[in-house]
Amino acid sequence: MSDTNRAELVLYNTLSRGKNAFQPIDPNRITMYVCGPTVYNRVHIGNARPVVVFDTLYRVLQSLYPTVIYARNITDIDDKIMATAAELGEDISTFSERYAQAYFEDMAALNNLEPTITPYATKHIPEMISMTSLLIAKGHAYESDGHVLFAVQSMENYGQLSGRSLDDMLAGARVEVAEYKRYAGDFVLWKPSSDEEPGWDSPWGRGRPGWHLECSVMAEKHLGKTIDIHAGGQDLIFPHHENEIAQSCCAHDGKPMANVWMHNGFINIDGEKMSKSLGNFRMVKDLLDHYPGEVLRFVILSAHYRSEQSFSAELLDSAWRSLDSLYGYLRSSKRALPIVNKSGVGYKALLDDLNTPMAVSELHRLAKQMHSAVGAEQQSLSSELLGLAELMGLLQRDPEDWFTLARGVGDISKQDIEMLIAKRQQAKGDKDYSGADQIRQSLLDQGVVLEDSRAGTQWRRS
RNA sequence: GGCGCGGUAGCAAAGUGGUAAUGCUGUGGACUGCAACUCCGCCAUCGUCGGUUCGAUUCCGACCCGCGCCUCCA
Repeated sequence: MSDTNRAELVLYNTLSRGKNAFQPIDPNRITMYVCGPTVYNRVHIGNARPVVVFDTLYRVLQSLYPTVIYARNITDIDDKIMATAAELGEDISTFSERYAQAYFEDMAALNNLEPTITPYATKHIPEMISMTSLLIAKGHAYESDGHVLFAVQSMENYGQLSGRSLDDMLAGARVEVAEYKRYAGDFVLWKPSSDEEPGWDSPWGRGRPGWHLECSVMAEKHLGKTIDIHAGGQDLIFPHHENEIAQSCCAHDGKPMANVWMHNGFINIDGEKMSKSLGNFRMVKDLLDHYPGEVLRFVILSAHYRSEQSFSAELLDSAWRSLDSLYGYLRSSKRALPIVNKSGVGYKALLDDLNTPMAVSELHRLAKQMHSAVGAEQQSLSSELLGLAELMGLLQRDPEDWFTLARGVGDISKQDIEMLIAKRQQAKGDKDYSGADQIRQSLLDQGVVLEDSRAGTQWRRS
Protein backbone atom coordinates (compact mmCIF):
# COMPACT_ATOMS: atom_id res chain seq x y z
CA MET A 1 0.00 0.00 0.00
CA SER A 2 1.22 3.42 -0.73
CA ASP A 3 2.43 5.58 2.06
CA THR A 4 0.90 8.98 1.51
CA ASN A 5 3.69 10.69 3.36
CA ARG A 6 6.34 9.28 1.13
CA ALA A 7 7.65 11.78 -1.34
CA GLU A 8 6.60 10.84 -4.82
CA LEU A 9 7.53 12.44 -8.09
CA VAL A 10 4.56 13.40 -10.21
CA LEU A 11 5.04 14.60 -13.78
CA TYR A 12 2.72 15.91 -16.44
CA ASN A 13 2.87 13.65 -19.47
CA THR A 14 1.92 15.15 -22.81
CA LEU A 15 1.03 11.67 -24.00
CA SER A 16 -1.56 11.05 -21.30
CA ARG A 17 -2.51 14.71 -20.98
CA GLY A 18 -2.33 14.57 -17.24
CA LYS A 19 -0.13 14.24 -14.22
CA ASN A 20 1.03 10.76 -13.33
CA ALA A 21 3.24 9.31 -10.65
CA PHE A 22 6.66 8.71 -12.18
CA GLN A 23 7.34 4.99 -12.61
CA PRO A 24 10.95 4.37 -13.56
CA ILE A 25 11.73 1.53 -15.94
CA ASP A 26 14.75 0.73 -13.79
CA PRO A 27 15.09 2.69 -10.53
CA ASN A 28 18.82 2.10 -10.67
CA ARG A 29 19.19 3.73 -14.04
CA ILE A 30 16.92 6.63 -14.94
CA THR A 31 17.13 7.76 -18.55
CA MET A 32 16.27 11.23 -19.81
CA TYR A 33 16.71 12.76 -23.24
CA VAL A 34 16.26 16.45 -23.92
CA CYS A 35 16.30 17.85 -27.43
CA GLY A 36 19.25 20.16 -27.80
CA PRO A 37 19.91 22.89 -30.33
CA THR A 38 20.57 22.95 -34.02
CA VAL A 39 23.81 24.86 -33.95
CA TYR A 40 23.79 27.66 -36.49
CA ASN A 41 23.36 30.67 -34.24
CA ARG A 42 23.67 31.92 -30.70
CA VAL A 43 20.72 30.73 -28.65
CA HIS A 44 18.02 32.99 -27.28
CA ILE A 45 16.49 32.94 -23.83
CA GLY A 46 13.60 30.83 -25.11
CA ASN A 47 16.05 28.12 -26.05
CA ALA A 48 17.42 28.29 -22.55
CA ARG A 49 14.08 27.59 -20.87
CA PRO A 50 13.96 23.83 -21.51
CA VAL A 51 17.59 23.54 -20.53
CA VAL A 52 17.05 25.25 -17.18
CA VAL A 53 13.77 23.48 -16.51
CA PHE A 54 15.02 20.02 -17.32
CA ASP A 55 18.32 20.65 -15.61
CA THR A 56 16.22 21.21 -12.50
CA LEU A 57 14.40 17.96 -13.20
CA TYR A 58 17.76 16.25 -13.60
CA ARG A 59 18.79 17.51 -10.17
CA VAL A 60 15.51 16.39 -8.62
CA LEU A 61 15.84 12.96 -10.19
CA GLN A 62 19.35 12.71 -8.81
CA SER A 63 17.97 13.38 -5.37
CA LEU A 64 15.65 10.40 -5.77
CA TYR A 65 17.64 7.83 -7.71
CA PRO A 66 21.26 6.67 -7.61
CA THR A 67 21.97 7.01 -11.33
CA VAL A 68 20.42 9.32 -13.86
CA ILE A 69 21.65 9.27 -17.44
CA TYR A 70 20.84 12.57 -19.07
CA ALA A 71 21.48 13.05 -22.77
CA ARG A 72 21.12 16.34 -24.61
CA ASN A 73 22.05 16.31 -28.25
CA ILE A 74 23.72 18.68 -30.63
CA THR A 75 22.18 18.67 -34.09
CA ASP A 76 25.09 19.66 -36.27
CA ILE A 77 23.81 18.73 -39.71
CA ASP A 78 20.85 20.61 -41.05
CA ASP A 79 19.91 22.80 -43.99
CA LYS A 80 19.98 25.97 -41.93
CA ILE A 81 23.51 25.20 -40.80
CA MET A 82 24.53 24.48 -44.37
CA ALA A 83 23.00 27.70 -45.62
CA THR A 84 24.56 29.91 -42.96
CA ALA A 85 27.97 28.29 -43.19
CA ALA A 86 27.89 28.69 -46.96
CA GLU A 87 26.99 32.34 -46.61
CA LEU A 88 30.02 32.89 -44.44
CA GLY A 89 32.15 30.70 -46.65
CA GLU A 90 33.03 28.69 -43.60
CA ASP A 91 33.61 24.98 -43.27
CA ILE A 92 30.42 23.47 -41.95
CA SER A 93 31.97 21.45 -39.16
CA THR A 94 34.10 24.35 -37.93
CA PHE A 95 31.04 26.53 -38.08
CA SER A 96 28.74 24.20 -36.18
CA GLU A 97 31.37 23.39 -33.59
CA ARG A 98 31.83 27.07 -32.91
CA TYR A 99 28.15 27.47 -32.12
CA ALA A 100 28.06 24.27 -30.14
CA GLN A 101 30.79 25.70 -27.93
CA ALA A 102 28.94 29.01 -27.66
CA TYR A 103 25.88 27.06 -26.58
CA PHE A 104 27.83 25.24 -23.90
CA GLU A 105 29.15 28.54 -22.60
CA ASP A 106 25.72 30.14 -22.48
CA MET A 107 24.18 27.16 -20.74
CA ALA A 108 27.00 26.95 -18.21
CA ALA A 109 26.49 30.63 -17.43
CA LEU A 110 22.95 29.77 -16.39
CA ASN A 111 24.24 27.22 -13.87
CA ASN A 112 23.13 24.22 -15.86
CA LEU A 113 24.91 21.00 -15.07
CA GLU A 114 26.51 19.23 -17.95
CA PRO A 115 24.42 16.36 -19.24
CA THR A 116 25.85 12.89 -18.86
CA ILE A 117 26.08 12.56 -22.61
CA THR A 118 26.14 15.12 -25.41
CA PRO A 119 25.74 13.16 -28.63
CA TYR A 120 26.34 14.82 -32.00
CA ALA A 121 24.22 13.97 -35.01
CA THR A 122 27.17 13.74 -37.39
CA LYS A 123 28.79 11.14 -35.14
CA HIS A 124 25.82 8.84 -35.66
CA ILE A 125 25.43 8.69 -39.41
CA PRO A 126 25.95 4.90 -39.68
CA GLU A 127 23.31 4.32 -37.02
CA MET A 128 20.91 6.63 -38.84
CA ILE A 129 21.50 4.76 -42.06
CA SER A 130 20.78 1.46 -40.39
CA MET A 131 17.58 2.69 -38.75
CA THR A 132 16.47 3.96 -42.15
CA SER A 133 17.24 0.58 -43.73
CA LEU A 134 15.38 -1.14 -40.95
CA LEU A 135 12.33 1.04 -41.49
CA ILE A 136 12.38 0.28 -45.20
CA ALA A 137 12.70 -3.42 -44.46
CA LYS A 138 9.75 -3.30 -42.10
CA GLY A 139 7.62 -1.53 -44.69
CA HIS A 140 7.46 1.80 -42.87
CA ALA A 141 9.63 3.74 -45.29
CA TYR A 142 10.22 3.93 -49.01
CA GLU A 143 12.75 5.30 -51.39
CA SER A 144 11.65 7.86 -53.90
CA ASP A 145 13.72 10.01 -56.19
CA GLY A 146 16.85 9.76 -54.05
CA HIS A 147 14.91 10.45 -50.87
CA VAL A 148 13.83 8.02 -48.23
CA LEU A 149 10.51 8.87 -46.67
CA PHE A 150 8.69 7.61 -43.66
CA ALA A 151 5.21 6.44 -44.61
CA VAL A 152 3.02 7.76 -41.85
CA GLN A 153 0.04 5.75 -43.00
CA SER A 154 1.96 2.59 -42.24
CA MET A 155 1.74 3.40 -38.58
CA GLU A 156 -1.36 2.50 -36.66
CA ASN A 157 -1.58 5.45 -34.32
CA TYR A 158 0.49 8.16 -35.89
CA GLY A 159 -0.41 11.48 -34.31
CA GLN A 160 -0.99 10.19 -30.81
CA LEU A 161 1.33 12.61 -29.05
CA SER A 162 -0.02 15.72 -30.71
CA GLY A 163 -3.56 14.39 -30.58
CA ARG A 164 -4.48 14.80 -34.18
CA SER A 165 -5.50 12.59 -37.01
CA LEU A 166 -3.83 12.51 -40.36
CA ASP A 167 -6.93 14.03 -41.95
CA ASP A 168 -6.93 16.94 -39.53
CA MET A 169 -3.30 17.60 -40.14
CA LEU A 170 -3.56 17.67 -43.87
CA ALA A 171 -6.73 19.73 -43.83
CA GLY A 172 -4.86 22.76 -42.61
CA ALA A 173 -1.53 22.02 -44.19
CA ARG A 174 0.13 25.12 -45.53
CA VAL A 175 2.97 23.41 -47.23
CA GLU A 176 3.09 22.27 -50.77
CA VAL A 177 3.46 18.57 -51.14
CA ALA A 178 6.75 17.50 -52.66
CA GLU A 179 6.39 15.34 -55.74
CA TYR A 180 8.39 12.48 -54.34
CA LYS A 181 5.99 11.95 -51.46
CA ARG A 182 3.43 9.20 -51.76
CA TYR A 183 1.39 10.85 -49.07
CA ALA A 184 1.42 14.47 -48.03
CA GLY A 185 2.18 13.71 -44.39
CA ASP A 186 5.24 11.57 -45.09
CA PHE A 187 8.49 12.99 -43.82
CA VAL A 188 12.08 12.68 -44.87
CA LEU A 189 14.48 10.20 -43.30
CA TRP A 190 17.23 10.67 -45.82
CA LYS A 191 17.72 13.23 -48.55
CA PRO A 192 20.20 13.49 -51.40
CA SER A 193 23.12 15.94 -51.28
CA SER A 194 24.59 17.72 -54.25
CA ASP A 195 28.35 17.61 -54.73
CA GLU A 196 28.82 20.90 -52.91
CA GLU A 197 26.61 19.90 -50.02
CA PRO A 198 27.84 17.83 -47.11
CA GLY A 199 26.85 14.23 -47.47
CA TRP A 200 27.58 10.65 -46.59
CA ASP A 201 27.47 7.55 -48.72
CA SER A 202 24.41 5.44 -48.20
CA PRO A 203 22.48 2.67 -49.93
CA TRP A 204 20.42 5.47 -51.49
CA GLY A 205 23.35 7.46 -52.75
CA ARG A 206 25.27 10.30 -51.21
CA GLY A 207 23.05 12.25 -48.90
CA ARG A 208 22.25 13.41 -45.41
CA PRO A 209 19.72 12.60 -42.71
CA GLY A 210 16.38 14.28 -42.23
CA TRP A 211 15.68 16.29 -39.14
CA HIS A 212 14.05 13.86 -36.69
CA LEU A 213 16.21 10.85 -37.24
CA GLU A 214 19.16 11.81 -35.06
CA CYS A 215 17.14 11.90 -31.86
CA SER A 216 15.60 8.49 -32.42
CA VAL A 217 18.98 6.99 -33.13
CA MET A 218 20.92 8.68 -30.36
CA ALA A 219 18.29 8.06 -27.70
CA GLU A 220 18.34 4.38 -28.56
CA LYS A 221 22.10 4.11 -28.70
CA HIS A 222 22.88 5.91 -25.49
CA LEU A 223 19.79 5.36 -23.37
CA GLY A 224 17.84 2.42 -24.75
CA LYS A 225 14.87 1.57 -26.90
CA THR A 226 12.40 2.83 -24.35
CA ILE A 227 13.53 5.64 -22.09
CA ASP A 228 11.97 7.18 -19.01
CA ILE A 229 11.65 10.80 -20.00
CA HIS A 230 11.88 12.65 -23.29
CA ALA A 231 11.57 16.41 -23.16
CA GLY A 232 11.75 19.63 -25.11
CA GLY A 233 9.83 22.72 -26.06
CA GLN A 234 6.14 22.66 -26.82
CA ASP A 235 6.72 23.34 -30.48
CA LEU A 236 8.55 20.07 -30.78
CA ILE A 237 5.42 18.06 -30.04
CA PHE A 238 4.60 18.24 -33.70
CA PRO A 239 6.26 17.36 -35.91
CA HIS A 240 9.57 16.59 -34.24
CA HIS A 241 8.55 14.34 -31.38
CA GLU A 242 5.65 12.84 -33.23
CA ASN A 243 8.05 11.77 -35.93
CA GLU A 244 10.66 10.54 -33.51
CA ILE A 245 7.99 8.34 -32.01
CA ALA A 246 7.01 7.09 -35.42
CA GLN A 247 10.59 6.20 -36.32
CA SER A 248 11.54 4.60 -33.04
CA CYS A 249 8.31 2.85 -32.42
CA CYS A 250 8.18 1.33 -35.90
CA ALA A 251 11.86 0.41 -35.85
CA HIS A 252 11.38 -1.32 -32.52
CA ASP A 253 8.26 -3.29 -33.26
CA GLY A 254 5.91 -1.08 -31.33
CA LYS A 255 8.00 -0.48 -28.22
CA PRO A 256 7.27 3.02 -26.91
CA MET A 257 10.11 5.44 -27.38
CA ALA A 258 9.63 7.12 -24.02
CA ASN A 259 7.21 6.68 -21.16
CA VAL A 260 6.95 10.31 -20.20
CA TRP A 261 6.93 13.18 -22.68
CA MET A 262 7.42 16.62 -21.17
CA HIS A 263 7.15 19.97 -22.91
CA ASN A 264 7.82 23.46 -21.68
CA GLY A 265 5.81 26.51 -22.72
CA PHE A 266 7.12 29.51 -24.56
CA ILE A 267 8.64 32.73 -23.46
CA ASN A 268 6.67 35.72 -24.64
CA ILE A 269 7.72 39.23 -25.43
CA ASP A 270 4.82 41.66 -25.26
CA GLY A 271 2.38 38.79 -25.31
CA GLU A 272 3.86 37.20 -28.38
CA LYS A 273 5.97 34.12 -28.69
CA MET A 274 9.66 34.83 -28.85
CA SER A 275 11.10 33.19 -31.89
CA LYS A 276 13.79 33.43 -34.42
CA SER A 277 11.30 33.87 -37.21
CA LEU A 278 9.49 36.74 -35.48
CA GLY A 279 12.80 38.40 -34.79
CA ASN A 280 11.78 39.39 -31.27
CA PHE A 281 14.25 37.17 -29.48
CA ARG A 282 16.75 38.03 -26.78
CA MET A 283 20.08 36.32 -27.09
CA VAL A 284 21.38 34.75 -23.91
CA LYS A 285 24.79 36.14 -24.67
CA ASP A 286 23.50 39.71 -24.91
CA LEU A 287 21.50 39.37 -21.72
CA LEU A 288 24.59 38.07 -19.96
CA ASP A 289 26.31 41.34 -20.75
CA HIS A 290 23.81 43.05 -18.46
CA TYR A 291 22.64 40.43 -15.98
CA PRO A 292 24.25 37.62 -14.04
CA GLY A 293 23.31 34.22 -15.45
CA GLU A 294 21.64 33.41 -12.18
CA VAL A 295 19.17 36.24 -12.73
CA LEU A 296 18.15 34.69 -16.05
CA ARG A 297 17.79 31.34 -14.38
CA PHE A 298 15.74 32.84 -11.57
CA VAL A 299 13.35 34.43 -14.05
CA ILE A 300 12.86 31.12 -15.81
CA LEU A 301 12.19 29.26 -12.58
CA SER A 302 9.78 31.93 -11.37
CA ALA A 303 7.08 30.61 -13.67
CA HIS A 304 5.78 27.08 -13.97
CA TYR A 305 7.49 25.39 -16.91
CA ARG A 306 4.29 24.51 -18.73
CA SER A 307 2.93 28.05 -18.65
CA GLU A 308 3.71 30.77 -21.06
CA GLN A 309 6.17 33.12 -19.51
CA SER A 310 6.45 36.86 -19.90
CA PHE A 311 9.84 38.32 -20.41
CA SER A 312 11.00 41.90 -20.08
CA ALA A 313 13.74 44.08 -18.70
CA GLU A 314 11.46 44.95 -15.83
CA LEU A 315 11.17 41.28 -14.92
CA LEU A 316 14.90 40.81 -15.06
CA ASP A 317 15.41 43.76 -12.74
CA SER A 318 12.79 42.44 -10.39
CA ALA A 319 14.43 39.01 -10.39
CA TRP A 320 17.76 40.59 -9.66
CA ARG A 321 16.32 42.42 -6.65
CA SER A 322 14.73 39.21 -5.42
CA LEU A 323 18.08 37.48 -5.59
CA ASP A 324 19.67 40.43 -3.81
CA SER A 325 17.21 39.94 -1.01
CA LEU A 326 17.97 36.22 -0.77
CA TYR A 327 21.72 36.73 -0.93
CA GLY A 328 21.33 39.52 1.60
CA TYR A 329 19.91 37.12 4.15
CA LEU A 330 22.64 34.65 3.33
CA ARG A 331 25.29 37.30 3.72
CA SER A 332 24.21 38.08 7.24
CA SER A 333 24.20 34.52 8.50
CA LYS A 334 26.73 31.75 8.81
CA ARG A 335 26.70 29.49 5.82
CA ALA A 336 25.75 25.88 6.52
CA LEU A 337 26.10 22.80 4.34
CA PRO A 338 23.22 22.34 1.91
CA ILE A 339 20.90 19.54 2.91
CA VAL A 340 17.70 18.67 1.09
CA ASN A 341 14.78 18.48 3.47
CA LYS A 342 12.71 15.82 1.78
CA SER A 343 9.65 16.59 3.82
CA GLY A 344 9.93 20.33 3.26
CA VAL A 345 7.36 22.35 1.35
CA GLY A 346 9.85 23.35 -1.32
CA TYR A 347 11.01 19.85 -2.11
CA LYS A 348 7.46 18.57 -2.27
CA ALA A 349 6.61 21.41 -4.63
CA LEU A 350 9.42 20.34 -6.95
CA LEU A 351 8.18 16.77 -6.87
CA ASP A 352 4.76 18.02 -7.93
CA ASP A 353 5.52 18.45 -11.61
CA LEU A 354 8.31 20.92 -10.89
CA ASN A 355 6.34 23.62 -9.17
CA THR A 356 9.32 25.95 -9.11
CA PRO A 357 7.31 29.12 -8.37
CA MET A 358 6.19 27.57 -5.13
CA ALA A 359 9.71 26.37 -4.39
CA VAL A 360 10.99 29.90 -5.00
CA SER A 361 8.46 31.30 -2.56
CA GLU A 362 9.69 28.73 -0.06
CA LEU A 363 13.21 30.01 -0.61
CA HIS A 364 12.04 33.43 0.52
CA ARG A 365 10.20 31.99 3.48
CA LEU A 366 13.18 29.95 4.63
CA ALA A 367 15.55 32.86 4.20
CA LYS A 368 13.39 35.15 6.29
CA GLN A 369 12.92 32.53 8.96
CA MET A 370 16.63 31.79 8.98
CA HIS A 371 17.36 35.46 9.44
CA SER A 372 15.32 35.72 12.59
CA ALA A 373 16.45 32.38 14.02
CA VAL A 374 19.60 31.81 16.06
CA GLY A 375 22.13 29.07 16.73
CA ALA A 376 21.33 25.54 15.69
CA GLU A 377 17.93 26.47 14.33
CA GLN A 378 19.47 29.05 12.09
CA GLN A 379 22.02 26.56 10.84
CA SER A 380 19.37 24.01 10.10
CA LEU A 381 17.29 26.54 8.19
CA SER A 382 20.38 27.64 6.31
CA SER A 383 21.01 24.03 5.33
CA GLU A 384 17.48 23.58 4.13
CA LEU A 385 17.53 26.85 2.22
CA LEU A 386 20.77 26.04 0.46
CA GLY A 387 19.72 22.46 -0.17
CA LEU A 388 16.51 23.52 -1.86
CA ALA A 389 18.29 26.26 -3.78
CA GLU A 390 20.89 23.80 -5.02
CA LEU A 391 18.16 21.63 -6.52
CA MET A 392 17.19 24.62 -8.58
CA GLY A 393 20.73 25.68 -9.37
CA LEU A 394 20.33 28.89 -7.37
CA LEU A 395 22.19 30.66 -4.55
CA GLN A 396 25.37 28.73 -5.12
CA ARG A 397 27.64 31.76 -5.09
CA ASP A 398 29.40 33.26 -2.16
CA PRO A 399 27.08 36.06 -0.97
CA GLU A 400 29.99 38.40 -0.44
CA ASP A 401 31.03 37.96 -4.06
CA TRP A 402 27.46 38.36 -5.23
CA PHE A 403 27.37 41.89 -3.82
CA THR A 404 30.92 43.05 -4.24
CA LEU A 405 32.40 41.63 -7.44
CA ALA A 406 32.85 44.25 -10.12
CA ARG A 407 30.19 44.03 -12.80
CA GLY A 408 31.70 46.10 -15.55
CA VAL A 409 35.09 47.28 -16.66
CA GLY A 410 34.59 50.85 -15.45
CA ASP A 411 33.47 49.89 -11.97
CA ILE A 412 35.16 51.47 -8.98
CA SER A 413 37.58 49.07 -7.33
CA LYS A 414 37.08 47.34 -4.02
CA GLN A 415 40.15 49.09 -2.61
CA ASP A 416 38.85 52.51 -3.56
CA ILE A 417 35.47 51.74 -2.07
CA GLU A 418 36.98 50.61 1.18
CA MET A 419 39.27 53.60 1.28
CA LEU A 420 36.30 55.92 0.87
CA ILE A 421 34.33 54.05 3.50
CA ALA A 422 37.23 54.54 5.92
CA LYS A 423 37.28 58.25 5.12
CA ARG A 424 33.56 58.46 5.71
CA GLN A 425 33.96 56.63 8.99
CA GLN A 426 36.47 59.25 10.01
CA ALA A 427 34.10 62.06 9.00
CA LYS A 428 31.30 60.45 10.97
CA GLY A 429 33.57 60.18 13.97
CA ASP A 430 34.24 63.88 13.65
CA LYS A 431 30.50 64.52 13.41
CA ASP A 432 31.12 65.88 9.91
CA TYR A 433 27.88 64.47 8.60
CA SER A 434 27.75 66.49 5.44
CA GLY A 435 31.24 65.28 4.55
CA ALA A 436 30.16 61.70 5.29
CA ASP A 437 27.03 62.09 3.22
CA GLN A 438 29.02 63.50 0.37
CA ILE A 439 31.18 60.41 0.28
CA ARG A 440 28.15 58.17 0.47
CA GLN A 441 26.47 60.03 -2.36
CA SER A 442 29.56 59.87 -4.47
CA LEU A 443 29.74 56.11 -3.97
CA LEU A 444 26.06 55.80 -4.73
CA ASP A 445 26.66 57.64 -7.98
CA GLN A 446 29.14 54.91 -8.79
CA GLY A 447 26.64 52.19 -8.02
CA VAL A 448 27.74 51.42 -4.50
CA VAL A 449 25.23 51.33 -1.65
CA LEU A 450 26.40 51.56 1.93
CA GLU A 451 24.75 49.78 4.81
CA ASP A 452 25.76 50.92 8.27
CA SER A 453 25.34 48.69 11.26
CA ARG A 454 26.82 48.38 14.70
CA ALA A 455 29.41 46.02 13.34
CA GLY A 456 30.55 48.54 10.78
CA THR A 457 29.72 49.50 7.23
CA GLN A 458 28.84 46.92 4.64
CA TRP A 459 28.60 47.75 0.96
CA ARG A 460 27.13 46.30 -2.17
CA ARG A 461 26.98 47.15 -5.80
CA SER A 462 23.50 47.90 -7.04
C1' G B 1 -10.87 24.99 -40.99
C1' G B 2 -8.68 21.14 -37.21
C1' C B 3 -6.28 20.60 -32.33
C1' G B 4 -4.82 22.91 -27.76
C1' C B 5 -3.70 26.60 -23.86
C1' G B 6 -4.68 30.77 -20.98
C1' G B 7 -7.32 35.33 -18.76
C1' U B 8 -5.60 36.08 -10.57
C1' A B 9 -3.30 42.97 -7.47
C1' G B 10 1.06 48.37 -10.77
C1' C B 11 4.52 44.19 -12.82
C1' A B 12 5.25 39.02 -12.40
C1' A B 13 3.29 34.43 -10.50
C1' A B 14 1.30 30.06 -7.37
C1' G B 15 -2.97 27.99 -5.39
C1' U B 16 -7.64 26.19 -3.33
C1' G B 17 -15.10 23.93 -3.21
C1' G B 18 -15.25 27.59 2.46
C1' U B 19 -13.84 34.94 0.62
C1' A B 20 -6.39 34.30 -2.56
C1' A B 21 0.98 31.92 -1.48
C1' U B 22 5.32 34.51 -2.77
C1' G B 23 8.63 38.25 -5.05
C1' C B 24 9.37 43.14 -7.09
C1' U B 25 7.09 48.00 -6.96
C1' G B 26 4.17 51.55 -4.06
C1' U B 27 2.77 53.13 0.75
C1' G B 28 2.34 54.00 6.65
C1' G B 29 5.48 53.13 10.88
C1' A B 30 9.95 51.30 13.88
C1' C B 31 15.22 51.41 13.59
C1' U B 32 19.13 55.23 11.75
C1' G B 33 22.81 61.56 12.73
C1' C B 34 20.31 61.15 7.79
C1' A B 35 20.07 56.95 4.70
C1' A B 36 20.56 51.84 3.29
C1' C B 37 19.65 47.00 5.33
C1' U B 38 16.15 44.79 8.58
C1' C B 39 11.51 44.55 11.21
C1' C B 40 5.95 45.56 11.87
C1' G B 41 1.62 46.99 8.82
C1' C B 42 -1.30 48.33 4.30
C1' C B 43 -2.56 47.66 -1.05
C1' A B 44 -6.75 41.93 -5.48
C1' U B 45 -12.95 39.11 -4.30
C1' C B 46 -9.51 35.84 -9.10
C1' G B 47 -12.34 38.13 -17.84
C1' U B 48 -18.16 38.47 -18.37
C1' C B 49 -22.91 36.11 -17.76
C1' G B 50 -25.55 31.95 -16.18
C1' G B 51 -25.82 26.88 -13.67
C1' U B 52 -24.58 23.11 -9.76
C1' U B 53 -23.72 23.77 -4.35
C1' C B 54 -25.17 25.56 2.31
C1' G B 55 -20.95 27.94 -0.08
C1' A B 56 -17.13 28.80 -6.51
C1' U B 57 -11.84 32.34 -8.12
C1' U B 58 -11.64 26.90 -7.87
C1' C B 59 -16.81 22.28 -10.98
C1' C B 60 -20.27 22.77 -15.57
C1' G B 61 -22.14 25.81 -19.81
C1' A B 62 -22.18 30.09 -22.90
C1' C B 63 -19.81 34.38 -24.34
C1' C B 64 -15.70 37.98 -24.80
C1' C B 65 -10.44 38.59 -25.14
C1' G B 66 -5.40 36.87 -25.79
C1' C B 67 -1.98 33.08 -27.33
C1' G B 68 0.13 28.53 -29.47
C1' C B 69 0.52 24.21 -32.98
C1' C B 70 -1.13 22.16 -37.96
C1' U B 71 5.88 19.72 -41.02
C1' C B 72 11.65 26.72 -39.89
C1' C B 73 11.14 27.18 -34.43
C1' A B 74 12.73 25.68 -27.20
